[in-house]
Amino acid sequence: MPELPDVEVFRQYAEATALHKTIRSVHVHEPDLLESISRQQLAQRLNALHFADTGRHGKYLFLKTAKRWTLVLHFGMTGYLAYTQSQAKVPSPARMTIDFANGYHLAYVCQRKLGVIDLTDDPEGYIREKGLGPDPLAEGFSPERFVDRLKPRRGFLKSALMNQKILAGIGNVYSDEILFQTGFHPRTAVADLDKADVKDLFRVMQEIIDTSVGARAQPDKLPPNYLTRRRKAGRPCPRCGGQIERTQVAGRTAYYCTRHQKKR
DNA sequence: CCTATAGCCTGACGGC
DNA sequence: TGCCGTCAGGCTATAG
Repeated sequence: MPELPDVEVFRQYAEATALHKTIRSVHVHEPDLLESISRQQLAQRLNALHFADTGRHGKYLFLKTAKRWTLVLHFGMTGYLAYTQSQAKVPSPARMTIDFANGYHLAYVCQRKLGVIDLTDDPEGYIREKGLGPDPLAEGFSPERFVDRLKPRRGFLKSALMNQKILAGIGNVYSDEILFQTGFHPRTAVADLDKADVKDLFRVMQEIIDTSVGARAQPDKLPPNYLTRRRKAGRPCPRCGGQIERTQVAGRTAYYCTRHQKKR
């Protein structure tokens, strides 16, 4: 599920619920999700601290304590956060629960166990080690930089948009939305784009991300002419009346309009 | 550099 | 109703 807009909503949620509350205990229920730390060490290092700030890069969420450590969360395909008052309301597939001194709990839920839990003392370094590209919402990201990052690419546009090393945060659904709104076929070759095309992609991408975050990443709250709400083969295109079809691109299912989305 | 494939996990869905 | 295959908004490793 979670792509950049979803994780940004999670970040805002954590910001509004889990900051400045003393951590009383940390329980990892599924140690397989821990990337480079034991559950004991994680619990020990976070114990008695509080989260003081949040951050996000692409699909990674950072919960920063006021001291040395930052909790790193990735949500895989099915992850989310739940801040609850009672233990009974913690969703059952929770893979980690953080108990605060105020009696509340922050649960990290990850049904399919495709996410990651880690601790770092250097979030910037963590991002660098992963080889993540720039975040589309970051200050320094510009149309020119996007052009530079796409220039050496030989493959399909959809694959490039989803490649976290080129650009961090776009997944299957939002890559389809960007292509839909810019009118490019998902198998458009990156090499066939000119600068104006990439700048157009940049502008539309920013707008889609802003709109989606504004809609709290809920598909039914997106504008009616978004593909995301009509992501099914055989449906009419909400923009041109053409037809939505599905295809495979680099192993992923892509939905697109056969009438207004064209290759270059 | 690229693509396709398989694998990691679990639950929902449709067809029989 | 129950079983079974397929599919799902992520990512990695491998082979070609």
